[in-house]
Amino acid sequence: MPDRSGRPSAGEARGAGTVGKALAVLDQVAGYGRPVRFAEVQRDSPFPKATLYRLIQTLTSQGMLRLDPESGTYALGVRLVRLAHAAWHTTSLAPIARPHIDALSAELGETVHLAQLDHGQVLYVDKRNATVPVRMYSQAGKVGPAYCTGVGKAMMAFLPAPDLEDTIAQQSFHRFTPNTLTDRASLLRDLAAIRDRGHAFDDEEHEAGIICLAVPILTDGRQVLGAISVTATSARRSLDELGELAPALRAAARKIATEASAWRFPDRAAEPLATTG
Amino acid sequence: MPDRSGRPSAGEARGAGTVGKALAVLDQVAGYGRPVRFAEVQRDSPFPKATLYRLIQTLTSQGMLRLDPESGTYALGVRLVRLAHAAWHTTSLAPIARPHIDALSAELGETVHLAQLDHGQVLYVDKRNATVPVRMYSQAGKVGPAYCTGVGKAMMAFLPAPDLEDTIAQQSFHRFTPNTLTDRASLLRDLAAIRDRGHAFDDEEHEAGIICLAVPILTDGRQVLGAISVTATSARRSLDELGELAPALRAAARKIATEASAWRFPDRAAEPLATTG
DNA sequence: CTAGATGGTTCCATTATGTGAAACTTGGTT
DNA sequence: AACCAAGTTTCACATAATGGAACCATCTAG
Repeated sequence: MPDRSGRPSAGEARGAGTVGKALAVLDQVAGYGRPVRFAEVQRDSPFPKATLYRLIQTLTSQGMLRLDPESGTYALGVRLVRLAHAAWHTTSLAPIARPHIDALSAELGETVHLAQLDHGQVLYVDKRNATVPVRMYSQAGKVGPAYCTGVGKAMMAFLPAPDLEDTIAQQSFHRFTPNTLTDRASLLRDLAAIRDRGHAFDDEEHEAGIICLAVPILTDGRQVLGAISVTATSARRSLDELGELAPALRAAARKIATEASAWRFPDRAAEPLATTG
Repeated sequence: MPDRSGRPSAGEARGAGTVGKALAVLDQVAGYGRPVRFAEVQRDSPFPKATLYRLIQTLTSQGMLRLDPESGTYALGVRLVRLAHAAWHTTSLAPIARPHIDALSAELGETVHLAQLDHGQVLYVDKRNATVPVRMYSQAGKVGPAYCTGVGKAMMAFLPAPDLEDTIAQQSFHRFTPNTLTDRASLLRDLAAIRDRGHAFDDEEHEAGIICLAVPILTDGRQVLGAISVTATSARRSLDELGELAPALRAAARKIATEASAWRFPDRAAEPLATTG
C-alpha cells in the first residue's frame, strides 16, 4: 500500500531545524486521529527518546498538544482549533466559495467538492451534498491523490510547467481502478485535453462507479487557486450528462475567482462579535 | 480596551525556545485574518528583523505559512488546514456533539453554543442557530472571557481546585455590563450556586440584553470536557423561562459526555474514504 | 517479595542551531 | 542621482537543542 497521506513523513524532518522536527511530531500525532501514549509515538518516531520527549513537552506547553493526565495520552491541542478558524478565513477559498457552492449544489442536485492543491495532493476544503444534510468537517481537510481525481487533474492542467513537474513527480500512479491513469504520458495527454476543453473528467479513475466533472478556479493571471467538482455515480449519470453541467461549474468558478481576487487587498472588515453566552 | 484575544501575545514567547517563537509568529499572522506583508509582521513583532525573517522562512518552508509571490504576502498554509481538520476530530467535542446540538437547537428553537476551556478563556467550538442557517465557522474558533459567560462559569464551577485557581488567576474581571461579576469573591459565590443547581446563568453579564443558560459536559470521573448553552435575548425570554430548559440541556450534555468517553479507547475505525472526485 | 520488564522523566557534557547587528541588494520615489 | 524602505544575506557569538545514559516509577511474572 502506498503512502497516501500527504503529510511529510518524519524522515523529511532530518536537518529541518527544531521547528521542523516539532511540526513533524505534531503531524505524526495528528495522523493517529486519536489520543496516543508517549511510547506509541516513540515507536514510530525517528527521534531518540529524550529528544522526542522534549519536543512533545514543548508542543504541550505551547498548547499545540494536550496531555490528558488521566490516560496519559496526547491529543492535538486547542490552540490548533483556534488557528483552524483563522486558517479557514485566511488561506482557503472555502468561506468565499461557500455561497457559490451552496448554489451550485442546490442547482445541480449533486455532491459538490471544493479542493486546493497541496504538495502534489488534493486537499478537500469543503463539500456540499445536496440530498443529505452536510456533516461539514467530515470530508473537509481530507487529502486525496491528484492524478486520478477530477479536481486534481483540473488544477494540474493549468499549472505552470515547473510547478507541474513538481506535482507530477509526487504522484504515486497507483492503480485504483481499471480506468486509473497509471503513467506520466497518459496523464499529460489527459491534461492537454483538459486544457483544451476547460474542464476535467474523472471517469471512475479513483473509485469504481464514481464519476465527476471538475473545473479549475483561476485568477485573471491564470494562477490556480483551486477547483470545484460535481460528483455522481455512473449508475445515475453518464459522463456526457455531467459534461453538460460544465457551463454552470465554470460560471461558479469564475465568480469565486473574482471574489477571491478582490480579497487581495481587503479592507479588514470589523465583523462584530455577537451574542455569545 | 482589554486584550480579548485568547492567543498568546508575542511577549510570552520570550525564552520559550525556538518552536515557541515560531508558533508565536504563526499566531500573529493568523491574527490578522488576511494575508500580510513581511514588514507588517515585523512592525508588530518583538523579534529582530533577521530572526523574524528566518522564523517566517522556516514556517513557510514547512507549509505552515504560504508566501504569495505575486503580492509578497504571507498567509496561513495548507498544512495548518490539514492539522486543523485532525484537531477538530481528535481534540474537540464538536464532531461528537454536533448531532446533539442540532437536536437541542431544533427542540428549543434557540441559539446553542458548544465551548471548551482554553487557558482561562472560553473557546467556542461550535454554534447552532435555529432560525438562520449556520455559517459554521463564523463563530467557532472565537474566544471569549470565562468569568462572565454561561459556558465559562459552568465549566469553572466543576474544575478541581488547583485548576480553578489557575483559571481565576487568568480572568481580567473587566466590567462589560452592570451585571458583570467583577471580583473573585462574587464569582466564587456564583460558582458555588452553579455547582449546587447544576447549571449556570449568564444574566446579561457579558452583553446587555443577552442571557443564557449553560451546563457543563462532565465525564463520569467529573472531568470537565466542555459546556453547552442556550442563548436568548432578555426581551424574549426570562431567566426563569430559560431555567426550565435545564433538563433538556443536561440530557444533551450527558449524552455528549457518554459518547466522548467512549472515544477514549477507540477501535481505530477504518473510515473508508468515499465518493471523492 | 524479588527480578525483570516497560513507560515515563531527568541529567549533563557536547555541539548543532538559532541569534541579531550590520551590511547589502533591490525597487520604487522625489 | 540621491534617497528611502522592503527584503535578504553574512558571520562571530551564545543560546538552546541533542541524546546517551541513568533514574524513577508501575506493572508482571516467577
